[in-house]
Amino acid sequence: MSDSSDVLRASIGLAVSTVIFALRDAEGDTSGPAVGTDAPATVWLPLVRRIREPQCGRWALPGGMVELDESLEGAARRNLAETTQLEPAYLEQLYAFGDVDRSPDRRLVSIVYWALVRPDEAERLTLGENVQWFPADELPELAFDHNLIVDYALWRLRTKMEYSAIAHAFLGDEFTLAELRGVYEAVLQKPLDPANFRRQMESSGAIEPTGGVVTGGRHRPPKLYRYTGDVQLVDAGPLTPRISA
Amino acid sequence: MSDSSDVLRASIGLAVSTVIFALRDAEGDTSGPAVGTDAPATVWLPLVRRIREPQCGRWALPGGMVELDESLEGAARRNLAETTQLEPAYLEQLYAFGDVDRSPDRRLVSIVYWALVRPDEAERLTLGENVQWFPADELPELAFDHNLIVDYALWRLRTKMEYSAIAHAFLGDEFTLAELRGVYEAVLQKPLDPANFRRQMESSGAIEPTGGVVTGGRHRPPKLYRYTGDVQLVDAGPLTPRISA
DNA sequence: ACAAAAGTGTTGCTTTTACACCCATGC
DNA sequence: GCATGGGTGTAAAAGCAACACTTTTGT
Repeated sequence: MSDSSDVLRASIGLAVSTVIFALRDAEGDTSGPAVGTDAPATVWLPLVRRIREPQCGRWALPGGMVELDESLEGAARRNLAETTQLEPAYLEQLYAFGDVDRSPDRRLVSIVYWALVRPDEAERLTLGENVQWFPADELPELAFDHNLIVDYALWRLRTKMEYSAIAHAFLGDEFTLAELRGVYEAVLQKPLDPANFRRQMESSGAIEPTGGVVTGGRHRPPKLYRYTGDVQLVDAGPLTPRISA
Repeated sequence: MSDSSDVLRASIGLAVSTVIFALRDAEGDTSGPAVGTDAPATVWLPLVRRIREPQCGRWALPGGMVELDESLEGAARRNLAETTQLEPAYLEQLYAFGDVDRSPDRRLVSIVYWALVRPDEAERLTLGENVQWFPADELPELAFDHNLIVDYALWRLRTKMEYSAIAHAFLGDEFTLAELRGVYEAVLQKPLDPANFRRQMESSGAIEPTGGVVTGGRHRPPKLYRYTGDVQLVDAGPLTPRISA
């Protein structure tokens, strides 16, 4: 037993972690339509408090070790489900972090994923003493190199938002253009011209009208749209990221 | 001994591999100015033949196991130097491949890097029965999932060439605009308008004239340029890739 | 009627693209 | 001179950004 433990310590541990993004209003409420209402939505992420050494007590990204019989993405999904009950609509590999001194205890390499969840999906997260939502750009000091990891994931989210069609991973199957624009504005942190935004989206071929409208607002009823799925070309390499809508 | 071997087999092996790109003319000659001459340059990469099971005899990417006391990038550089004598000007992480069945023997996760080398640097590769250059888009069937990996690396190279300043990693410190354009044409596999290319480069702020010219050609002597290094902003995230020119 | 957001039109500016043309050198 | 690539000019086309204006609902 001590022998096998020594050998294990002499090998490199392989873990996965995931940066999960969701949009919530400034107060942190995901209930109701989180985007498109008055309060401007912002990017939040859930963190878990470490309950053992090292770095016990600090907030950290959800994650865990990779089992022998599961893929890297499979490990990410399993750990996500176990620690946060979340099953994200979008999940993509971010980067492998493996500096020698990034974990004080044993040598650890973490394959980090990043995920987007819809507001209704985000509701599944059972909050508690050790699980909380945090605004993405005002985080406390996290465990290990997790601050750097979140910064990088945020950069990737904002960069990719500008040239690909990942925004719909924050929304339901049907959405108005105002809601879609709200996603872009929340992530990019700047207002967008509604008229120009509409034309860009319509001419991109990424969305199509469903035929339905939303009544009930004290204004003209907006049309509903859905994603066509013709836009994978833009951001997919030979690895074909899975946008399992 | 058999005990520790069993425990090791029960853990996940961590390896690094690297896709190395260089430009060579159609016949595969890197001597002389590989770009800017008559023959259109194309993308080549060096492969090594596996000399042990599994997949013995097949061509594969250079790589090896990660040692306990070295970083991932350090492991990539060490393996590169050991198996190919190459010290690339540009080296960046590509992706972590970790499917359960990607290696028939033991469970193996490979952190793959991609690298760019200059023609003169590429000369250092000592060719032999088990080390050869191959044109990037007509490869034989490689070991493991290495065909998929090369395809992805090629896609990243071509994508990144369009919005960042990595082209100079294929060139020396000083270069003419025709040579630089030759790099773009070789990688993107399409001719570019010399006049417009010049203006785009000059207005980008990425290059500046050295003052020197190249005499000897049977035409007007072209000016020499160098990279300014002001363009890291474009492609760097919080991870600050090292373009150690 | 009025407020509010949906949706359309128009204009000016910047960027891209295509291609004509002049410049400097070796032979 | 003439061939060859280096380098400049220019104009049409396309894309982008700003903003005025019309439409349709709830109250």
